[in-house]
Amino acid sequence: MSSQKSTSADTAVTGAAATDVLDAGRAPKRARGRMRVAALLDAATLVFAEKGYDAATMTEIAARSSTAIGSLYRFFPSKEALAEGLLHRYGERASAGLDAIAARAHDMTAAQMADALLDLMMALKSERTALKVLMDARVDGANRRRYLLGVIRGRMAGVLSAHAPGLSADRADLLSIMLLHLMKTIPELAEEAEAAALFQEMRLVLSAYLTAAVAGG
Amino acid sequence: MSSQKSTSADTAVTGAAATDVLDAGRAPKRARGRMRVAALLDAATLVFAEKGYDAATMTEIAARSSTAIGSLYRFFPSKEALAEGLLHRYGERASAGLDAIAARAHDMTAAQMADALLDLMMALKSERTALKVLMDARVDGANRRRYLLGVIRGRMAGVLSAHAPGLSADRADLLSIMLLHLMKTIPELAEEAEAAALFQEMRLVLSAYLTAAVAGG
Amino acid sequence: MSSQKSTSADTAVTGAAATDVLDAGRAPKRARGRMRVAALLDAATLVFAEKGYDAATMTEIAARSSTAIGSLYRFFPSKEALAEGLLHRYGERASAGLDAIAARAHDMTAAQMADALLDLMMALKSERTALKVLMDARVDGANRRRYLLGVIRGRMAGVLSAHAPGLSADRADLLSIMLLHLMKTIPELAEEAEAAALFQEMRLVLSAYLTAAVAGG
Amino acid sequence: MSSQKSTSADTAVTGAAATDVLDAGRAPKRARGRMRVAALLDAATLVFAEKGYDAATMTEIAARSSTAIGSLYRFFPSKEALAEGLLHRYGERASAGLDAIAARAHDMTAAQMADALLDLMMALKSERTALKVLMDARVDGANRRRYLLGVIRGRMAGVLSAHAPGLSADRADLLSIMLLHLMKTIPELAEEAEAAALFQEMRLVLSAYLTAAVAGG
DNA sequence: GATGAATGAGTCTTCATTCAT
DNA sequence: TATGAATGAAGACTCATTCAT
Repeated sequence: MSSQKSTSADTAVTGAAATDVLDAGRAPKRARGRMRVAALLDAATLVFAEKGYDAATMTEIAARSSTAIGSLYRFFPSKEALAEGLLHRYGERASAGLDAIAARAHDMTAAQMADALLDLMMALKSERTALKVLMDARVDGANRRRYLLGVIRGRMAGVLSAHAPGLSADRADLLSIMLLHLMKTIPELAEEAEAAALFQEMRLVLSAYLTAAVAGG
Repeated sequence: MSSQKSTSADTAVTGAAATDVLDAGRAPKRARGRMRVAALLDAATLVFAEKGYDAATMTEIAARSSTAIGSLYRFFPSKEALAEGLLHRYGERASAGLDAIAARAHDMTAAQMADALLDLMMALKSERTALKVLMDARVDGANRRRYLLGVIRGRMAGVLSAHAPGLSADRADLLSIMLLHLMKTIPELAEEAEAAALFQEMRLVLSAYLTAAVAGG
Repeated sequence: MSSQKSTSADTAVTGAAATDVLDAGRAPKRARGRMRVAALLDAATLVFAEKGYDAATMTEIAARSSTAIGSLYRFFPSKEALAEGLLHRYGERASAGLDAIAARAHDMTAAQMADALLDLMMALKSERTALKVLMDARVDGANRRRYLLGVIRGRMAGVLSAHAPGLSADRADLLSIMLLHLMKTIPELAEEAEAAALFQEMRLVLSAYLTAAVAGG
Repeated sequence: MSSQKSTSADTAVTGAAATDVLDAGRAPKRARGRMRVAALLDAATLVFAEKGYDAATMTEIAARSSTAIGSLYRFFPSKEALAEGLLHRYGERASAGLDAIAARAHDMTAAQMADALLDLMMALKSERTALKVLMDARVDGANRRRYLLGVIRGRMAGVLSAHAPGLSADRADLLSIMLLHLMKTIPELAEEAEAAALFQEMRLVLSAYLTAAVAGG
């Protein structure tokens, strides 16, 4: 009883308190839960990237993150849901990366832009491989994936608009789709023997295209 | 008796007749066999493209080509062998297409080149999607796939050399790898809602890159 | 024409002629047929012995005797029938061998008898291995196999009666069953490293048993 | 509280208690697991004996022990592993039986020895039939089977040495091989119509052989 | 009759998912 | 709430047998 009183006092202040207080004892468990989820997603990233979507087994993903299979299913009720979780996390990270570029985009040259995009892709590389696998897996739920794509494309359009304010909205959308398709090949280039030289080429492709497109748009 | 006489007379004339006669009954079987193989490869192309390598089932591929599962296995003794058959056929078709472009390459502008490559990819589109799936599949036999890649890259280098005779061999090789990576995205563009506009963009990407690369090389 | 004449002349003598004449042109085919059957049975003996009943494939048996699979099925309409053919041939050869021993049995000592039986088993060894496989295969048609067993046991009883005329029929039957069971192990002994020594032991087993049994019966 | 006290008292005494408590929840699962394994081996014994190794299906073995096919594969990850499990269990039982005979062997007559061996084979009869099938199966892993044979032959040699201490080691080894070959026929005798009489004969075979061999050795 | 391509039932095995403990 | 044993649908592949040529 007395504990409840003090609780309501706290709540008034913190705002987020309402839920926190109700969960009192559960708070640490939640923290554990979030770590579990992170560990699961990390393991899933590895296993999907190594084996592909179908060949990856829920059992191995659980084992690699030292999680009981039953617990994995508590957090992600299906393999599809796990894939979606991965997609979601990737979407957030990619969005953050693109937003960061957008913030600096106004003052960048096309060549600098190309570099920034290349850097971003390489930073996300390990997750990209898993993502590719998931996007290619022709399973149902593709629509939700399409949603993710939409979000990222929006961010990319933001980058472009910041970079070349003169672009029409439609044109920015189109360019963002095109650029994202081009950027998809970057992790693959990284696996070629001539990776370094190919990066130079990609830099050329991107800046040449950006220059031409911005000028022509 | 008289029939026997005429028979020996015929044989004497044609020379090849002897074997023809012996194969008499086998000829149609072979023709049927070749059609079966083509039907199987077509069905496999569809199913692999739709489901991905692992999710594609031999049973469905057989059913889609109205073939008994046992017959599928007579022609392709394993799923891997079927994939290889597809790869092989694609290799031949792509090589032929690139060779045809090479023959005309000397007199083409960068823009015409871009168009020709786009057209080729679209002509191969249905097979391209399946090919992507097969090349990405994390299965053994990747070496033979690598071989296919080598062949196609060689043809593409031939196209570039014909187009811009001034290119060094190394440079032509590098450009061909880059171009093929870029071209891989074409069938994916075709699936976007804005396909037509994206094709224009790709034309721009390719010709801008070709122009810059040839000039810079 | 002239050949036909001489044929009918021959026929008059042989008694089997009636059918021979009707088959005129088929006669050589028949001979071919008999050779095919022999070749098939030989191949089957090998393959069954090597692989066991289930793992042996009709296709391999056909191939090993250079026979088309369709032809194999003309002679033996099922795998079971082929097994039966083998059993039958074995029965005839084993019967012949036992009859030959029976003819000399009266004047043989127990030790000589043991030797004769050992020799017979070794002479039939290659077929024995296949036979073992067929008798052990727990497939239907076991009844017909039981018939074969009956025949051979009868012959063995004949051998025993000739050897020891004082034996009652029942006792001879029992002893023959026992002896045949013991003899079954001989080909297995031949596969042990100590085959030679084990043969001596088996000689001991057989003659000790024969002596004791004949005396005690 | 009092229960807790008594618990800790118990623990103090048994020593093993600590782990017992930790395993509390797992203990019944393990017990169930062991019963499953036993049921599976029993079913496998039946099915292998009835159908032979190849013709026996994992599905039927699972069904006969009211086990889901997936569970069968949890305990025995392959058909071969299941066979090995059976071999192992047989090896232990046969060894135990032979050791028990060895313990009494010194004071036994040849006839008593024969009886003891007959009794042992009959006790193991149902497993013997399956074992025969497994030992004959032309599959890989034959080496491990050879190991089993070695073990059992060693035990049998122990029996003989205890029975007739005068035997040389080599002679004991040879006799044990011979005796085991003879004993293999016992379960087959049991399937004949005249089983009872044949057992008398086998008794005769064994004791006559033992007497002769021991005297002669 | 001979041939061998075609057929499809049936085998072993895997793995996403559930649920009793 | 966590655990991991249990489940069974589904997939790749084989082979006895048939039948059009």
